[in-house]
Amino acid sequence: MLDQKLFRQNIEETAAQLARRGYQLNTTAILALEEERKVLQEKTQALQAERNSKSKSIGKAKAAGEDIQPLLKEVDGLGDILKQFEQSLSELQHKLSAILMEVPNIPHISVPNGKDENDNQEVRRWGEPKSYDFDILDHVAIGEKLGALNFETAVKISGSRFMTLSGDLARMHRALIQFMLNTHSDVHGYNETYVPYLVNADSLRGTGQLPKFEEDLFVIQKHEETGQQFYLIPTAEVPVTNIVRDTIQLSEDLPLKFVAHTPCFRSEAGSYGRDTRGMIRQHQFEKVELVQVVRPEDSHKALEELTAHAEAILQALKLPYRVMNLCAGDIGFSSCKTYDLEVWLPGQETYREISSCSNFEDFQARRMKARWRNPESSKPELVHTINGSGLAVGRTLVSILENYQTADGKVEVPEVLQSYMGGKTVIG
RNA sequence: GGAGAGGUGGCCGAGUGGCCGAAGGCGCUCCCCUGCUAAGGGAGUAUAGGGUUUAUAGCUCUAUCGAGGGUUCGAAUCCCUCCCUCUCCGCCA
Repeated sequence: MLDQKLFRQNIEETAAQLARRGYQLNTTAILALEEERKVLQEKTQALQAERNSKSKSIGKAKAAGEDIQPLLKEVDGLGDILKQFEQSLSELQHKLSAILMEVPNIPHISVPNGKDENDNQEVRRWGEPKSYDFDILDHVAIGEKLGALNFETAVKISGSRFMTLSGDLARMHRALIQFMLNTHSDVHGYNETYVPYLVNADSLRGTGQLPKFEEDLFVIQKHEETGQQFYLIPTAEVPVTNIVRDTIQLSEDLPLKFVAHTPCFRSEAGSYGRDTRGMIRQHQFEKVELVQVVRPEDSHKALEELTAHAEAILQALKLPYRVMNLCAGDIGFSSCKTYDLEVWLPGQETYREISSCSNFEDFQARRMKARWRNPESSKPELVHTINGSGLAVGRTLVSILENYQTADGKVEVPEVLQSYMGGKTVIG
């Protein structure tokens, strides 16, 4: 959520910055509502002040043993008028906040102009795509050849966009999770965290998935008696970042660095026909997520660091990748700046997203009321939040299958995973 | 599932209809005193929003005592619903 002050003071400037990401701010509608709000709020507050002062004098008169009948007559009817004003004001404020909740974040100055992914800027590359002296397979063919990756069984059990893994492949999948968690907690200083996979709507509003993107989420049917509503998490970002919702952090406790492994559930509504083959786009996948909660002045440095932490995993696995600075038109709703890590997939002869690292600045923090006490002002101020995948496990497995395949249809085990695989150096 | 007790500021904790945005304590900030340390004295110290202001400060108004409704001229306090925490019993991976 953006600061409401921007809408009162710099709405044109704000609209211009939002236009960069292709979002058209309806300034006339907002200005009109703002004007109405101002009048209504002033009037309502004046009435409240009147009621308060008159009620006070009634109290005094009563204590002094005076006749309060004439005073009661004065406030007669005030309550009803006030109630009407309060109601219209609250309706108007809800209308305004509903608009505000759907306005995306403002892109950072360092975010390049552009409309879509074609305008993203390559920042750097690491590693050389290998050349193969045999006909290479994609991960689906390799996995099926190993007899360890099965989509048909998953269709039977659940439906499309699910998979089953077995044997060494299932183990490598788990090994990846262990390796990533260990590296981030032992080497990069993140605090390993276990979180709920079912969350409430407040949490999703906090990180920005709601109200705008409900169709992307799996929703658990509302509990009949309690009316309790749960959503399956689309990313660990939601439960982990919401750890600091409604809190005031001490300056000396910042930055907070969390790492969590969770499954992620996405409806993929609107991506029919995209990546239907293979495990690139699934309804359920595992991810190791990095989240940082930092002082505002540190957030852009923290984004660089966090991105490097995700890159370290790719480097350890010796997987070639490139880093993209997403253009204004391609960054996510809540993001102020995003780096995507794209890993080389020989089977597709292309780089594919395997991690997305974003600085949200105070956008999520404002929605969450996540604050810290700034020693300079001694006031609570909004923190900045950063997160990134470190990494998407399924896609990492895909890239290992494709990059580490051998001429005889087997797959080498990356060196750093071997100790997690009982010393195995090759599977198949 | 049954029975009970609670939810108040950064923290602890008082407050059962009116000068209560909230005593007291802790913590924190500033000042004084003390030649170090320890201790003592004084003052200040919630958040959000509106108005005023070029803006900040200031001033002022409003809201907020788990959340939402209600009663009342007036609610932290009374009533209703919900959420959460704790204790005991039962059940359970």
